Amino acid sequence: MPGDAEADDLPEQLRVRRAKRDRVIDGGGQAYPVRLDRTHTIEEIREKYSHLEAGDETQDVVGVAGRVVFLRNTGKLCFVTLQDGAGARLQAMLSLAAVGEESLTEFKAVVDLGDQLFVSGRVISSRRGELSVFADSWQLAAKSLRPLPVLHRELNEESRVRRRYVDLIARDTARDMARLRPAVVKSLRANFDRRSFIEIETPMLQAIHGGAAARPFATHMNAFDMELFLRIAPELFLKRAVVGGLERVFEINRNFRNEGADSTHSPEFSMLEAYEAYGDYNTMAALTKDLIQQAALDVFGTTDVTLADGSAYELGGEWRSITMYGSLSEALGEEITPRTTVEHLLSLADRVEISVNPAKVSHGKLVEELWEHYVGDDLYEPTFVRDFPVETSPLTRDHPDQPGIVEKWDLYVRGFELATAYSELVDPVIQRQRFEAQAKAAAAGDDEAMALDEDFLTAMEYGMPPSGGMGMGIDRLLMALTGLGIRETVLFPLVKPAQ
RNA sequence: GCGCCGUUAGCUCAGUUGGUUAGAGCAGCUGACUCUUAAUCAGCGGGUCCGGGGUUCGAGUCCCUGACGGCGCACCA
Repeated sequence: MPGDAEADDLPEQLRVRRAKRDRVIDGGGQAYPVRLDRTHTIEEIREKYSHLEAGDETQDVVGVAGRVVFLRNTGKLCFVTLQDGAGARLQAMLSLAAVGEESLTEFKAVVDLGDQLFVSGRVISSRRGELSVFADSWQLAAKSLRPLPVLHRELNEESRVRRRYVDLIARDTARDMARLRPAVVKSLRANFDRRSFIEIETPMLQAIHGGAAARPFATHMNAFDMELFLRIAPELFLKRAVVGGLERVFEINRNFRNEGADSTHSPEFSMLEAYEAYGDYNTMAALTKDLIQQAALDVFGTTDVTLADGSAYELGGEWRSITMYGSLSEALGEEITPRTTVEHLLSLADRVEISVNPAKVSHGKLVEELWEHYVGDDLYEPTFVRDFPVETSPLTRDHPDQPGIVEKWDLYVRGFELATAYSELVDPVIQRQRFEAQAKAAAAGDDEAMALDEDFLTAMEYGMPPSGGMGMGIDRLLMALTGLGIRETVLFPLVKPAQ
């Protein structure tokens, strides 16, 4: 309990609410009762009594509870609108005749916007046709000590993220998003289950971070006195599982990357990875398209989705497929191949002021940078971009008849990369060479190069079946389905402490 | 990491060229009203103008600095 001096420092509205809490308790009542006889959810009442017409009254007595989001006192009759967790609303009416003078006076004295309130009474439809509970008694379910924000104006973006609990009370989109994510993940899991994929859990704490090009978060384990990394990808463990005979596996879990945050990147993000023995990047493309289209069908009932800005986005049907070298050559008006020299690519990059970290300059890096500039930035409809340069894809199998190219695709949706897949490299000798090239890059200053994972190579030496593998960001899938920014799709995104 | 913009009441915001006592809507408090639904009517409170420093007779306003946020660039999925 704060002392009086402390309480005096509080803004008026907070003091007033604390005083009301005290009034209830001092009067022998409960501001935070242990349990209440709720008989129906608000949603249930709305469904069961949707047939009532203006002025209809039933004799059915119900107990309902919810947050007070509207409050009106017209003297001897009070109206209060309760909202439940999913946003469903129901009006309660408290009349002098039904609840009595003492109870009504107390109601006016202690109930505020934002309180959790329980009412018991008959279900009726008001004269104006509003479905209501005509209360014969009421009780606080939980006194709110803080005023609600104005419900008719949007909270500013920072407040929404910092106090998501308030955002969830105030904003439909926030509530919908919180429920959309689990619905999408459920759809993905069900789809994998139908295909006989099993979900496994692989380490989040790893002694050697690998499976992606990214800077990791480092931590320390006291018992072993060793440095550990939060994983940047589950790839190398999922492949170990495939070696061991778990031929169709997937994992949906968090990855951590110690890099900048913006509207499409979060330091921790949910990742789906899937591996299929005897599959390849073509089977992965078919799988990925179905996962996304089925998710849209499951959550929206259509693949023609409506984005946050009201625009339509068509996810259905077949998706466009282009190759990286082919589309870049076309955009440039000159043929670019895996044999195009670094010098020439540098001059092309220079022409459009693309600069590449000197530690990372390579044919592959330059081709990807040029491609993003000339082609990637303009991709809007769902598009598979196939066949990448080998240097930037150390875990990917070579294209059988195009030297320097690997069997990898990126899926672009609305201009951002939503998923990627490979025909997995399974030759342990070539894999070792690729890791050694990464080690050289690291020595040259590439702080995102992969470390050599000896145990992973040992696993590969036991023989991994030819396989396809795919990764898709769950947050990005939600962005693709809704048109919202990543911080809207994550319930509690990382924010710097406000001080 | 760099650049630009922002931070004012519980919430959303306005605040002129540096000049009297910093405003509005909602919310709050007091009163009236038995069908309100961003009710209406009468009245009243509420401010560390993000923190620190400076210029000035005088700073919400100008300068320096720090924190946090947004956007753009860089890096990445």
